[in-house]
Amino acid sequence: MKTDKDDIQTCGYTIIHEDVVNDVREKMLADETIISLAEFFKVFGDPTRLNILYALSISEMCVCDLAALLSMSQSAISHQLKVLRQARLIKYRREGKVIYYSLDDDHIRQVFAQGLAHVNE
Amino acid sequence: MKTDKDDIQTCGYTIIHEDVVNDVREKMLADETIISLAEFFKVFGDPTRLNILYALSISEMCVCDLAALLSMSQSAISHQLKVLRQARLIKYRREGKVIYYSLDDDHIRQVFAQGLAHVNE
DNA sequence: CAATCATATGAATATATGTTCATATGTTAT
DNA sequence: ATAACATATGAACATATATTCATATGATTG
Repeated sequence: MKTDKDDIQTCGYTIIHEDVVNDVREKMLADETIISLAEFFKVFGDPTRLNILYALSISEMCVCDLAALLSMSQSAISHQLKVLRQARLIKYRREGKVIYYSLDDDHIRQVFAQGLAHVNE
Repeated sequence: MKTDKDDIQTCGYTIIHEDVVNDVREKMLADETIISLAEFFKVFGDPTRLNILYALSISEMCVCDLAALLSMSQSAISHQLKVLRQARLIKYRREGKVIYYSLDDDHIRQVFAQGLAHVNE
């Protein structure tokens, strides 16, 4: 016959430290928050996007320049710029046919720097 | 006939601002660095791993507790813990059959906090 | 308005990745 | 040793994602 302890098992395994789990459960972040956070970091999790962000942290640039700089197709760059735009990490201004992209705010530089600090340690 | 400017094109499109591109090119990070950085951020780019990291920032926990807390299989948690271990974001200690996981250092909390600040703004 | 240039985008493809399932490993207790 | 438990892991599968290709859009110039 099942005991009370068995009833709180969730994954087919008995919870070993029920008090800890209950305590932590109360403090966990909302699913929505976690998902937003994951999406935010995911944007930084690609070499092409990091290169673009780093380049734009030095100077604003147009799509064609970025493509040349990174030796990639205009289309590939454009697709990634869309991702960065949707994540509100970059902004742009139009000047005739040319569109100049730049970082949305200095906040991005800080995230970048913090990541670099970890990688270089 | 082609001009000199056409020769420096890389992606089939002419570089518009050669001076800017050359300047930025000198300052770009090494490929290796960018790849490490992308891998670092990629680890944060998954809701399950974020939940685990956040839970461990509150208290050390064993695999079974984490599985119960997140209503996920022991296997799924274990696989993700492996990713977090390889990224050196968590450490563990053994006590009999139970293995307790915890954050590797406070640095992780800072990255987490910075991401949260961006998401909540 | 026709041609050209800079950029954007949809579809297709190849690769990466998260979870499940089954099973293995390592530890403890009987 | 054997059983039971906590965790780890390899293979399979389903989904996500980065790039390419072809083409569309929007702006300028002749």
